[in-house]
Amino acid sequence: MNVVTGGKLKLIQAALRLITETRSLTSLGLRELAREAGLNPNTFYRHFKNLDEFCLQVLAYVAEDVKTGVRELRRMAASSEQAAHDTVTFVYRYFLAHPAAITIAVRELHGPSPLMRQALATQLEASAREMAEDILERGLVPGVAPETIREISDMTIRYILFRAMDYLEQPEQRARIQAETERFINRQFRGAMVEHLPQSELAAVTRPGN
Amino acid sequence: MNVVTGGKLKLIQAALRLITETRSLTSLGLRELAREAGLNPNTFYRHFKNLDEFCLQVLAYVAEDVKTGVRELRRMAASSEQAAHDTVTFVYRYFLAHPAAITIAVRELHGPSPLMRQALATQLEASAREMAEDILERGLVPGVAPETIREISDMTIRYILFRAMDYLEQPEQRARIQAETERFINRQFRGAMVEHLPQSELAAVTRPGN
DNA sequence: ATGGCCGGTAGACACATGTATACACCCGTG
DNA sequence: CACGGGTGTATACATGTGTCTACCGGCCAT
Repeated sequence: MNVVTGGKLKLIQAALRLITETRSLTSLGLRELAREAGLNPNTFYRHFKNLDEFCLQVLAYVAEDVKTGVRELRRMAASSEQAAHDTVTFVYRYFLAHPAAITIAVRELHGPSPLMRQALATQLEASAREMAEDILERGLVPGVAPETIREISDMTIRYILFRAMDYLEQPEQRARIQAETERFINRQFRGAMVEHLPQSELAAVTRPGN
Repeated sequence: MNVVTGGKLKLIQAALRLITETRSLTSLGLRELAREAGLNPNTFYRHFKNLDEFCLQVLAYVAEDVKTGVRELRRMAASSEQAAHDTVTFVYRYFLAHPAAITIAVRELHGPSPLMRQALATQLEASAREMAEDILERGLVPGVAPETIREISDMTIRYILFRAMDYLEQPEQRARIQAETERFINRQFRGAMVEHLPQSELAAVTRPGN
């Protein structure tokens, strides 16, 4: 267990605080961090070689946080019908309690630093794999190929990521965002179930009303 | 027609050049831009009040570019069966020729500047509305409510945005990314068509093989 | 021809930044 | 006790930045 303490922790937490304002991780400065942490600028060098290494460590720190969330989520079994709803509810509540995590993820996933992008892509891939595994084990979406489930999981993770950002920033829209997210997920999986049907046959099962 | 020339154009094009490297629009500096444009730093002030205004103007500049692309796209009628394929092919080819546009969009849509985010959200909303209109007019997805089409269009625009980034950066993966994009779009719309069916009925229409 | 404006330049200012070196303190080990 | 490593501090330097004021040439309309 790599527990972080002292000045190192102070600096990381300073970064998390600054990021929830309008900043991105890679744009933070060494002196800025030290100021926010109430430390001397040079203390930074006691703990990190340079800003790149710092960013990676902050990422690792929040990733650790998120992993415990995912573990909780997997323990929470849901019925097939309600799986999307319960999962989305849980995830958004979780991010509400850990705002810095998604802010970092969203900002850096497509940000200017290749280093961060690569590190985050790895994290997301792991999460997508885990999600796909879970869906397959619980047989939530019968008759769909595992690769397809994997593909949809990947997309869903990304979708949730940036919708979670909206969710944080627009408190009055939260119900709507959550509903849209659930619809998005259901559409993806339902779409996959009827993917191979020709357009004509598909139209037949669609009710005229609505 | 608000045609841009001279030093102003030089500065904007300098920004587009710098962005295709590993930079984001809002992180560019005034002197950096002038250097890249081969101008005196102070010339910047002849054309822009400050960096914020500059960013907005660059955004407007590329948005103009993209709009002409969308107009071309709408003139290109496609059959219902092939609509997704042809559209995606066109869009990715287009972005390949205008790499700065998507780079800016992707970086700033979730970037640290609220100003940019808001401006981009407006642009994307307009594009989504246009796409939904087009789909409705051509009756490509029968039996789905207009709001739903609107919602899916919005999501699709965003999806294409960041997949286009991957598309640019990973030349060897382009075929795969394009195929995934098409599957994504089809799944969304097909999912919407069977959205109201209960799980049991849905399972009935799904063939057991594959 | 002249006066004003537009675009571009030059120099200087106050400040912030990353980095390097050197110093001070605490605390556990020998 | 001494000492050495980990942690935090002070000072300093070179460089980069946004912004200000002043200057200069061309161009157009009066």
